Amino acid sequence: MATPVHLLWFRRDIRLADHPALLAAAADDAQVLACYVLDPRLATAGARRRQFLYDSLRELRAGLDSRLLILRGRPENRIPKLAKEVGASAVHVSADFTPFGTRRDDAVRAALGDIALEATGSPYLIAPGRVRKNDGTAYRVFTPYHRRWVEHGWRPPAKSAAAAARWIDPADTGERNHDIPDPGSTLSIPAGERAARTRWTDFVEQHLPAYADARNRPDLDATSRMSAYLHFGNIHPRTLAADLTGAAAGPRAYLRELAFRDFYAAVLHEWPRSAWWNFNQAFDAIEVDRDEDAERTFEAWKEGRTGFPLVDAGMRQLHQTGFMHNRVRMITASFLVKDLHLPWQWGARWFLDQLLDGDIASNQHGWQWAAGSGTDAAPYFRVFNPDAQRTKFDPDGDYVRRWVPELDTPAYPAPIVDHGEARREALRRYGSIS
DNA sequence: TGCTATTTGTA
DNA sequence: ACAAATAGC
Repeated sequence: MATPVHLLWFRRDIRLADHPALLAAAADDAQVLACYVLDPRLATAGARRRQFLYDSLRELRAGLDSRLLILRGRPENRIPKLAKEVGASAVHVSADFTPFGTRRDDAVRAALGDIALEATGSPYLIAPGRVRKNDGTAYRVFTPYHRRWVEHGWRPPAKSAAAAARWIDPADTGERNHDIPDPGSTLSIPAGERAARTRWTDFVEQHLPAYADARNRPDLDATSRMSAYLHFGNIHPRTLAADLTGAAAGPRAYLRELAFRDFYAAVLHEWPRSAWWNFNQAFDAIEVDRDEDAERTFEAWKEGRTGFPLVDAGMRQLHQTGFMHNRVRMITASFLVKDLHLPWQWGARWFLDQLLDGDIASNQHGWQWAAGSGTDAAPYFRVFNPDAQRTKFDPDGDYVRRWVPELDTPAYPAPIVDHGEARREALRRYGSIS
């Protein structure tokens, strides 16, 4: 009897190690055709993020000795057609829980008919929906979620299967193998599985012990910068968690950040509308500015010329590198919402466009946290003071000087708002719903 | 995972 | 006279 043929459809799991769906696809001595679908709808993603994706795909293809088929088009058209052509009995994927991914996979499953779409593993330590309150409903507050998350636990990394699998050469199929695009964007960190592992090993050795406190300091190189690798699945969080054992403060603080990532994915999965609408609908009643003045201040914010040095430093770091330190993300977000009184969705859209790690769950819920409208929301009366934050977290001014070199010259703009007044105005507007 | 004004504590 | 703690936004 002939051995089965399986498709392994890569999405946000662009790696060969610790890959449960790859294991499942290669089981039963199956022949495996690895593929990726370039979806025209993703052309709207920021240029740098597409570059990161394409570089990751090039590395994956090399790791498979070129046995990776690149298709172009809508997955619900391309995947079923390919599966039928090669006589596949199943299409294997890592589960995707985002609103876009869920809709896409439903369409593919429907078009596949009798061929199974087998989802194995997720991009998270614990998949959305698995950590729930005793009454079966989803958590809306992080702290109790975190407690239950730690109790629940997770599997160890999956064993390696790529070398032993029987990969099908795309040239033996009738399909055209498309080129992987190269937009020519410059990346501040190299993409791919090898770079992810190298970066993680260096971080564990050099920065993890001091991470609990140093992670809040944008002037130090104290964070892991693993976010983009996690977003594209160049590495699985389980691989990271395996190095986060023990009770020391550093590993525990890092694990908590991974729990936040799982939490926001779970919340978005439960409440897909919260991607672009207030999680707490009471905030729909708050007045936000959308006029021409608002457009102008929004431009100043995007370009890093608000006259608030830490805000401008962060926005310039974002625009120039596709990355922003997390503490500074909170400060720039608070500034947009509570000093400029703009809709958080404007800022969230810009971050998604600019960030290499732009992730619908973490980004949108991070923004809602800043706006006070999200889960576990910061009480509305918390308004970051950009200058106080600067003193606390960039004490020597190294971060600000790096990104705003003209700081002490006449070329640097005056503050576009009075923080004290803007704060009082925010409290007035927010007060209307309390 | 705030900020600020005010009160309280210490010398 | 100033730091530390506290309350209310």
